[in-house]
Amino acid sequence: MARLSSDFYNADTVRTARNLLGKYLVRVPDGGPVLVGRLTETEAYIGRCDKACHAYGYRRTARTAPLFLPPGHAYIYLIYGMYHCLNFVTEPEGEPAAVLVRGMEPVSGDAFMWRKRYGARPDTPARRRNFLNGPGKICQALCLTTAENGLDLTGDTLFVCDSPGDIGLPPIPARREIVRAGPRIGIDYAGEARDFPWRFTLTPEP
DNA sequence: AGAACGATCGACT
DNA sequence: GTCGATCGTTCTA
Repeated sequence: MARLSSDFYNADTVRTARNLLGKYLVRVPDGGPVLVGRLTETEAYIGRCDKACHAYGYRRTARTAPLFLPPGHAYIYLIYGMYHCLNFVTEPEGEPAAVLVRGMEPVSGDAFMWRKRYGARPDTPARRRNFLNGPGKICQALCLTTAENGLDLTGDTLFVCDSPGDIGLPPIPARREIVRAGPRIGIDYAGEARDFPWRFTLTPEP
């Protein structure tokens, strides 16, 4: 199956965060169906120069070790004791940097993902709106925990591809959309990096 | 050994 | 808008 190669991730992190918008994240959980989402929100984190990055100043610890893997690996960590965040490692090996996945729209495996997010609770407009619009929600829906930390994104259980056809799904009609850049969420502690416009969203054209 | 904190979420006023 | 949950990581000593 066609998927983005490590070359795609071996690139400038901010550009890669933008380039990931509209692409298809594919996850095959153990014993589960193929889960697919179209990426709509990402953020860039760069250890070399970004106080918000866990590997700021090339800080290398047990937690940040995956950020030093070659580009095209997953960096997944526990946040606030209860949620997980998924990142794609970017830049040439040795430059610790990654793109955080913050939002996507469901494409395939909706029922499975819904059960992971909400159990048996009924479908409501509010739950529909808040289905996959946050990093913790995405990991919950995709069965991603620290057990998947360090996964190779050229493998078969977690990867990104350009179009639904790459994984045997019907095409999705094009819509008019715009990319917006803005400051990242939840990093007010990060000094000047707080204002870096490294958050990207894909939204319907007004 | 102990303490502080966090790239969040959902419930609630 | 506010607030608490919950625990691994990190730093200090």
